[in-house]
Amino acid sequence: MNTGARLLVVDDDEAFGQVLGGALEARGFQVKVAQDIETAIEHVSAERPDYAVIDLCIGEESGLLLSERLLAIHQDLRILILTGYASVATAVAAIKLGAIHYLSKPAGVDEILAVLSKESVVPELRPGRRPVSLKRLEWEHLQKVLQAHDGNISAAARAMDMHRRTLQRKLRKRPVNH
Amino acid sequence: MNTGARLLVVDDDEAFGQVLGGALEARGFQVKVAQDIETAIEHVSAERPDYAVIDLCIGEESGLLLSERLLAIHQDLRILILTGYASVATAVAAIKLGAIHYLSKPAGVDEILAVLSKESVVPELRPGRRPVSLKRLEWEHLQKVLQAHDGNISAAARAMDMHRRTLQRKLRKRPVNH
DNA sequence: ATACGGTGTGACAAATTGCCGCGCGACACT
DNA sequence: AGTGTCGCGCGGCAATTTGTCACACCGTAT
Repeated sequence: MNTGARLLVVDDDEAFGQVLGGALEARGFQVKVAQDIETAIEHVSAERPDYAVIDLCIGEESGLLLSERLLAIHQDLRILILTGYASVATAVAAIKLGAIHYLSKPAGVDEILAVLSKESVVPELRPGRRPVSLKRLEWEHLQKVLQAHDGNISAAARAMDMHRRTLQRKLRKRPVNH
Repeated sequence: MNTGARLLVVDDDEAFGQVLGGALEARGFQVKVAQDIETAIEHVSAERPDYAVIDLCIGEESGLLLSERLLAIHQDLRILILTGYASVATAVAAIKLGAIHYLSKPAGVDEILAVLSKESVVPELRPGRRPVSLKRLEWEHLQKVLQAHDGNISAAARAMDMHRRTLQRKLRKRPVNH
């Protein structure tokens, strides 16, 4: 099916990137793995691949920014955001930006493939209605405010009346998935 | 001033809907509040309002389904999804569907207005707003969950995935008003 | 060049938490 | 009465998380 669809994987974690790239290659994609923004942009400019799986575990902001820049270069690039630091706020931002989907780690290769192969999926989702854990709430709020301040950590920290240092530390932690 | 942009609020919780509706009305919107899907659809068909603020969990049905139907009726309806049970998955689905934004409760009227005004059409409606301090957010959530569990501290603590002891200690503290 | 603001880091004391246990009182069941 | 379960409040202590201060690096605007 995907005989030679070209795909770019962007991941700062070498090991993970290679594994993911290899897995996708095994499924018939022509894969290129980039570990930094410059390489990614160059590759998209020169090769204009069909897909891009972007995974910047650290720095949601740079991931979104990268997506934006890539889309500016190549309108039809189908971007899938993959992150270990998922939040509603960044998910919304990513999709509005034009990404075709947003997955939170850990996501298997199968899941990624499912998304890539489908054109546009809007599954029937029933909103779960369990009270959010406190930590989750905090994480989401952090992300929301951060987004509202264009990713400016200092500004967000001031707005929430907390120390920049503390915000930085909180952002480095992974969101709990309950 | 926005001279009567028309807005539909859909929420099955009467109290919340009224409060939100009232607040938005006070900001110059022409508001209609619907508590069920049929009413919402009828209103959109007949009035073709400019905006819709939809609670994701309306009774049994998913707000996503409703959004889809409303958009089918009125292409240009600007939908804002608002939910107390936010999840990345539903957020992604909502935006892909065509909603202009997705907010998780607790979201103040200010936040909603900020989103609406960003979506142009409604010119600058607010000068000052402040992004809730983290501590306050925490306090309010604590109280809400506690209420939901009839003041049962142990149960609330379990629900929020935190230790009872910690909850007790947090509750002993004053309702920080900054 | 210099100043300024944002960001990343290290270090360390102060505060908060996670987690243990104990005793009390309220109910429900046998 | 005896026994179990559950929720509540408190003490204590180690582990973690803050609040702060300090310093360095980078762009950008002056």
